[in-house]
Amino acid sequence: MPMSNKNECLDCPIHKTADLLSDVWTILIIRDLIKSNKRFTELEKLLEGISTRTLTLKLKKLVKEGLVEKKEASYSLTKKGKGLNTIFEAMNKYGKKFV
Amino acid sequence: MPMSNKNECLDCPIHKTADLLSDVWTILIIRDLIKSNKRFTELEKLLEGISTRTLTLKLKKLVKEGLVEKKEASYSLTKKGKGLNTIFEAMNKYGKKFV
DNA sequence: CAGGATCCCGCGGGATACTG
DNA sequence: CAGTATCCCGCGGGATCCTG
Repeated sequence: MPMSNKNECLDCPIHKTADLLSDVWTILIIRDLIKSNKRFTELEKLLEGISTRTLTLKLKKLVKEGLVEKKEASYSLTKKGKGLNTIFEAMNKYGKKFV
Repeated sequence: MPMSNKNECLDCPIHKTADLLSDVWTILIIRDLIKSNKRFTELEKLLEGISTRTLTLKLKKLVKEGLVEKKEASYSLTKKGKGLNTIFEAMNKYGKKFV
């Protein structure tokens, strides 16, 4: 079944994923949470230069989207968040090879 | 050899890749160029809502970074650009499965 | 420690009009 | 067609101070 480019764009999996990873801070937060759960201040130290305001906002957005969950002041990836693993592995390999 | 989080962050392949894919328009442009070379107006039609200014800027940035090349008014991915394929495949699978 | 509340600024990006 | 040139606005995000 042929699908028009228009429909493909409106309901595109890549588009939807891109919306989740729409900025660099978000990507770096997930990168750090992939390794292990972390607290607010730990993330703040790892992400040099991030403001408390931005970290708060990004974490809230991630929780709202269901990628991250918060348990007793500790942030961790949900299943949906862990599913991003393959993307991050691909990014890691790409960065080493091409950039 | 252990590596500190700081160094890991400063020279992180994921970080460098994230900088290349830093916004949604850029991701969508690459997504469309993966399928085939395209001209300015073709991209403009596919990327509904993009302004000529933004498309121009994004394409120039992509050319400067070496991900895209321009030949006789036709844009295509370079080897470095095609290397992103694995990332986009992962994003595609993720989007279908989780979003 | 883990944020919340304000203030403020730059720039990403749309709209529009023009050109080779 | 394939852009360039302005104008203009919103908001992403830093800095700073405050709170439970």
